[in-house]
Amino acid sequence: MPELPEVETTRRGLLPLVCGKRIDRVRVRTAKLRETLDVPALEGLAGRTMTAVCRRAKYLIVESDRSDRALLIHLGMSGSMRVDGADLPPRKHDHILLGLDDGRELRFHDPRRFGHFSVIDPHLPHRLLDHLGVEPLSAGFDGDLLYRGSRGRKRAVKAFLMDQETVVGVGNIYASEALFASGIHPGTEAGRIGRARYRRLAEAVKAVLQRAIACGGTTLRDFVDPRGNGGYFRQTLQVYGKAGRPCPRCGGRLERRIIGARHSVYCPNCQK
DNA sequence: CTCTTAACCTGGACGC
DNA sequence: TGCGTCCAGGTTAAGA
Repeated sequence: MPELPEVETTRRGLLPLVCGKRIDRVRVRTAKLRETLDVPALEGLAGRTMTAVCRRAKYLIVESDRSDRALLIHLGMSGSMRVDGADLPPRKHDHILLGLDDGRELRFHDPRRFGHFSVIDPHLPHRLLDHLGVEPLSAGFDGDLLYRGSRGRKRAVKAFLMDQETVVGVGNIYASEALFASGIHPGTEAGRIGRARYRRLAEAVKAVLQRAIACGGTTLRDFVDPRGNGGYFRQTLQVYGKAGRPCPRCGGRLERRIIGARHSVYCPNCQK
């Protein structure tokens, strides 16, 4: 599920539910995520009050009243965060429960267990964060950044867009949508695309991410916000998941191909 | 270095 | 109803 708009939706949902709340109890029901959890470190969060919820790329960072201890969370493919009443029994795949001082629980739910959940010092460099590129909704992101970052690159532009090294937050759904909106074929060699087209692509990335955030993200299966609601951007998708159906612009047949190890849907007529 | 591929997991959809 | 197969929003380690 979770690309930037879903992570941002989660961040905004968590903000009023956890800020100022103290963590009273920590319960780890499943320690085996993609990376095994450091249970003692997580239990050490008991007594901390959460002070802020930030986002970097597709990561959430929950800061606490001890400035050297924050939660670093990634939702992987199927993760979500919810705040439920502690009396409500946890569901299958609710792997981590943080009991709050208001009688509720912050729950990390992740059927496929590709997510990440750890305690970090947010002031220190971190191996999961230090290679990340520019935030797409920041002033530092534009077509020139994509143009410069892609010189000499032979890989497909879609793989380049999704690799998190130049720009972050764009995954398979929004890469497909932004490339369609800017008329660029996802398989085009990244280094052979000119400035003008990268400017269009950067504008399309910003627009699609902003519209998706406004809709609360895209729910395909697992994603819900911290109150348990799905996002409704799915209804707005132009090409993702629509192979074989007519192109919304020219009416031709949308094609599907594996590009950069991921399925890509595009219009062979509108995207060159 | 750059790029591609396999692997990590579960569950839902589909075909027989 | 059941079973096998394929597929999925991400990331990274290993190999070419």
